Amino acid sequence: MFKKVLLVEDEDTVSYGIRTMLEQELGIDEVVIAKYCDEAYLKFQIAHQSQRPYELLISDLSFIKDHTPLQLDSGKALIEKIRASGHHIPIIICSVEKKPNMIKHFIETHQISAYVLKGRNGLRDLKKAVHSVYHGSNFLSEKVEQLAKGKNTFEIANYDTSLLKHLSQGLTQDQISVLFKTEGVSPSSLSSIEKRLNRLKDILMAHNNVQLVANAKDLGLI
Amino acid sequence: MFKKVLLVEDEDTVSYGIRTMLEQELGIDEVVIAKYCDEAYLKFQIAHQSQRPYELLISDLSFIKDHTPLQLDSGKALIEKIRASGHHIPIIICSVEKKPNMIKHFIETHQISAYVLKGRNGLRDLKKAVHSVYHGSNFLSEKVEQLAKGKNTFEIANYDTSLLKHLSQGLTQDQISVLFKTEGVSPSSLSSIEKRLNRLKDILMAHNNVQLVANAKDLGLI
DNA sequence: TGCTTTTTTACGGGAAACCGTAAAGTGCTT
DNA sequence: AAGCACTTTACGGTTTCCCGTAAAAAAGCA
Repeated sequence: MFKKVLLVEDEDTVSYGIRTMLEQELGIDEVVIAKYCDEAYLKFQIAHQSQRPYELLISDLSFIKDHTPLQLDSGKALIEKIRASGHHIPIIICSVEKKPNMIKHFIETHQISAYVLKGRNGLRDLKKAVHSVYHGSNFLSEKVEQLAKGKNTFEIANYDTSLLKHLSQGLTQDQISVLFKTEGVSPSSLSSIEKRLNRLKDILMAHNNVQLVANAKDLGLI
Repeated sequence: MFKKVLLVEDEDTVSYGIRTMLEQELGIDEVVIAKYCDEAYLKFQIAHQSQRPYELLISDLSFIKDHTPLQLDSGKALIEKIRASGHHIPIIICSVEKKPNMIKHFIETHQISAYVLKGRNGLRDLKKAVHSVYHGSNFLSEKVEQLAKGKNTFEIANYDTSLLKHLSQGLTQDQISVLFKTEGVSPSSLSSIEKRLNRLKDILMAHNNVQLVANAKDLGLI
């Protein structure tokens, strides 16, 4: 089994639970917890240059913002940074995040070894995942597998979320149009914005902009 | 210290962490975990009618929906049900939920003993909270204290939230007007609805209905 | 009761959203 | 280069929202 693991998780209720499981049930010697992504990257780097680098990285995706100023504000940023530095350490993501596009992205472009969905059986799945990864195979939580494969992956691009965000902040479609023009974002015409919003209304089953933004908030898109 | 505690928490990563803390650090003999609110109420009732009822209830607020059909779908529903049955068991809420109105509601109308905000120090706070409650005093996580006392809690009546809910469900102001008329809700005229919405926009600092609903969602009003 | 204050309703005009259609532009293939 | 599919933009008409003003109704009070 792995000897040295880095666990990146902000909530101590969770990290305490995972650490206990890793130590007592999987017999991992050294479980180091980082509550911030910056802290995690630092610990990772230091250990990597030492005699005993980490053998596995388990990371959450979303972190609560507090007063501490940070370079890396999410698990996504952390993983990208690590992969960009050319490290191939196996990575397990453990998150409540179940947006298909997000999951797909990690699997395809960052070669993560496992994606565990936090939920009623998150810890059980994580245990399985660590096992699988140690023996060289990958692991996806049940639901994630459906999500990642399924057609539910609507292409909801950054453009769309930006649109929704601006709407939710009180801008009119007209104002968004001129904003996009000045920012050089395309498409920027009022007509195109309307068209996109109509498509979103279709996908999110909304009858007007108000309901659209409400539904988007419910789904955590914005 | 308490001997028998009921912990209502769906995520096993979290419940495992909390249970370990309660057992090993606080020396609580029996920590029973319920992953569903229905399950929790059942366990509570059965134990209450037996020789050894629970002495403390620790509950999350939001639960992941899955295929299991449920009567009680949230910690709020569970707590209301328990209080409605006339039980005065001390209750500690442990949640990421930090919307001022929500917190105030629990403190004022359900006499909860402590409100612990899940976060980087959630487990530490929970430990303190259990201690405090055992010794007869209440406990609020640092930030919660500010939130609950803060000015953010305006007098927003049921009428207003009903209005906002209907809006967020895609109804036009006109449709809401006729709906209110048929339901006998007053005021029901389009004009009055507009006026109320304007007041809400003022309070929630929104420029239009879209932003209004977005902000209301952020604050947990709907 | 008569008076004031507050709430509810009514109305009108301009802005924005909503909806369909069609033209202009872009990129790709042959 | 021409044809084609697709994206972006343009425009007009209708509905709804937004905002001010004012009348009608209801509620509080001497």
